[in-house]
Amino acid sequence: MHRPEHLKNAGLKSTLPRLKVLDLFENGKERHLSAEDVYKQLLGSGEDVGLATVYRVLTQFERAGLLVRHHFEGGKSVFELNKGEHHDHILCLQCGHVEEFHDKAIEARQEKVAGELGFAIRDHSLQLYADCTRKKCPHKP
Amino acid sequence: MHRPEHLKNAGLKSTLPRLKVLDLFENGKERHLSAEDVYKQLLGSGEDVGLATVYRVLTQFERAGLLVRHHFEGGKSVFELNKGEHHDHILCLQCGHVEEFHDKAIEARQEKVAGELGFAIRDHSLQLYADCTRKKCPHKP
DNA sequence: TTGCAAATAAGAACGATTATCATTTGCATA
DNA sequence: TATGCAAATGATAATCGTTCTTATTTGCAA
Ligand SMILES: [Mn+2]
Ligand SMILES: [Mn+2]
Ligand SMILES: [Zn+2]
Ligand SMILES: [Zn+2]
Repeated sequence: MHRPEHLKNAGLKSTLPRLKVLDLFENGKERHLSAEDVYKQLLGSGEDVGLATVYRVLTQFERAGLLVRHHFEGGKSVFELNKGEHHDHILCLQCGHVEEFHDKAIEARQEKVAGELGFAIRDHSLQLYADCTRKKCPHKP
Repeated sequence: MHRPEHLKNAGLKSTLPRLKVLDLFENGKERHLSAEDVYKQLLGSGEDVGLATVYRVLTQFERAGLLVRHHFEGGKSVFELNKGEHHDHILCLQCGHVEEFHDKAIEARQEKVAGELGFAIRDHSLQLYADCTRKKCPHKP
């Protein structure tokens, strides 16, 4: 999917740490990763990156539009590949599972409400914290 | 409005720092305050409280249901008096002004979306980051 | 190849928050 | 009203996620 050229196009040198981080997001198991997640996974696969580099690269990728940053509860930033289209999240309070959704009606109402109050929305953040009932949930009720 | 009895009812001793903090939320200018806001305002009015106490009291009030905590962008928790009814927020990116709103349609759609995905919502967080056009905005375009 | 700006790794520094602990205080009881 | 003591406080250390600093390394254009 992504290749060294993509970094170039984003105005970023194609360096080993950057390629490794990008690869994690493209080919890794989980879609939503914190800086610590990325750092530990890289260490785990024998890669030798510094934590500071991980933070720097994540921020650069965000600025370049390759990644999107979220502020879920828990105090740490979470990143994911930028799919181009906006979506919101449901987070399972038991197992941590993250589900994505997009609801046109919600998005439209947000615009309406803001407009009526004299605001022009630039960005928004919506998270639903919930209990899931999916089969694989390790905390199934 | 609130009195020492309210603290008692919440299982909290009526102490000076607690009364001062509560008073700030009830009679202060601003409705949404961070721990630092509370601390500085108390210092400013000659009260001698420790920052650690402010943090402790805010958390206790939250647990007791007197305050509600929000995680707006910016990294610090923001608290407000618990009005009993849920609402969401619009935050002006220029002047920091915070507006409250409640939209039944949005709330209903959230339930619907979650239900269809096999989730039962326990809590949610919605913030609109926007540019405001109110008269008093010090950064009016 | 070489040169050099850009990127890195390690660790210090940072801001928000929590933990520790000796001292003080609210308040129930005598 | 005086006393006892658990609970609360305030100073400060510690923690956690993140950013900054700086000496060293690296990508890459010439
Ligand atoms: Mn997502
Ligand atoms: Mn509010
Ligand atoms: Zn949305
Ligand atoms: Zn809501």
